[in-house]
Amino acid sequence: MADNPGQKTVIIVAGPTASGKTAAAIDIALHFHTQIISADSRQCYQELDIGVARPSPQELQQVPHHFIASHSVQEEVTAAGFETDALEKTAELFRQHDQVVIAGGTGLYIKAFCEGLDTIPDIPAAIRQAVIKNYEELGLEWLQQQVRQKDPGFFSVGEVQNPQRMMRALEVVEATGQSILSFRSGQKAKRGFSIRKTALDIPKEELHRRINDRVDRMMENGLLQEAERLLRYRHLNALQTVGYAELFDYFDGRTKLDEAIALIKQHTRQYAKRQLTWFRRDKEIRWFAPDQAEDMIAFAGSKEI
RNA sequence: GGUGCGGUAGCUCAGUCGGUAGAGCAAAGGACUGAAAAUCCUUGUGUCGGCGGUUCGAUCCCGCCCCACACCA
Repeated sequence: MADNPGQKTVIIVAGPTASGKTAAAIDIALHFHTQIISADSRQCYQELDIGVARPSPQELQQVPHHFIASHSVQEEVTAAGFETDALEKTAELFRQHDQVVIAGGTGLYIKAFCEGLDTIPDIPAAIRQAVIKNYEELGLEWLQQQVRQKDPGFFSVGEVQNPQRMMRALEVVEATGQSILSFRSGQKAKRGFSIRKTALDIPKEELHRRINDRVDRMMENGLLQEAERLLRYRHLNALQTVGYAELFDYFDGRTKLDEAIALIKQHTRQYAKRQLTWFRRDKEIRWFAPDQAEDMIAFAGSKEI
């Protein structure tokens, strides 16, 4: 591929939680004198701070971040919305910068940004509410029966035991009269810039140690109080989050505090594992240790494809 | 000291009317196009506390011992 000095580049910084993405992204952004778009489905909520390990005020001051504390937990934030917003912000930043850094642990958001999601019409709120309500009242069997009847094609290939997938398929047929499969193009979106994907990896034992330490620090910094303030939002999707759900159980008297803390650590480890599974599948990703910011910068700035 | 109830997978427990055992959670691996820190899938050989006895055969019955808990002294 020919050298193209005018080429715009998005640098992805992915990796499991607690692997050091924030610091690495800041190093890279400072080097290129640019800004960071967060790809994190929880740090985007202004009400969630300690429990989602939002970058500190000092870190946010070093480099402007976008999509951090930008939404309310009462808003509906989705991967599709992220794709649109992040693409828009990227275009805006490219007016002033040749590089943009996107850092975060939400694999689907990064995929949506890099490859695009197929366009599916918005689902009327009434339809979505009805599907959720019926599922909650009538259960998975009802859901499966509905999908089998209304979208047999998806039913035969989809995850029949996965209520979220079944509900999505149902709401799409109900709203559009078409199978969700009919919207799948199988094509990756073309973007007008190049993308360099990096991710951080550290030995499992060390990652677990960092996770455990970070949870202890969160508790010292007032996670319990933050969770208590958010109790009234516990039903919202934004609060179906490690670190809050366990403390809600504690407030209910269903667990002791030390048990809740142990569960937060355990669930965070499981989450990190799922992130690793997701990112490892992406062969475009180049993996680095957290202290290899120099190498990451060199890779990000290199011109070869 | 006595009585009762237990001792089964890393944890919590179910079960075998005697033919060597299974769930949930954990763990490991995986999937994942509008809830993604979510959701879902796959993987279960463990001296069934120890030693004896009865039996063709005991983890299951009997005896003794050890350990835990509860109650009575």
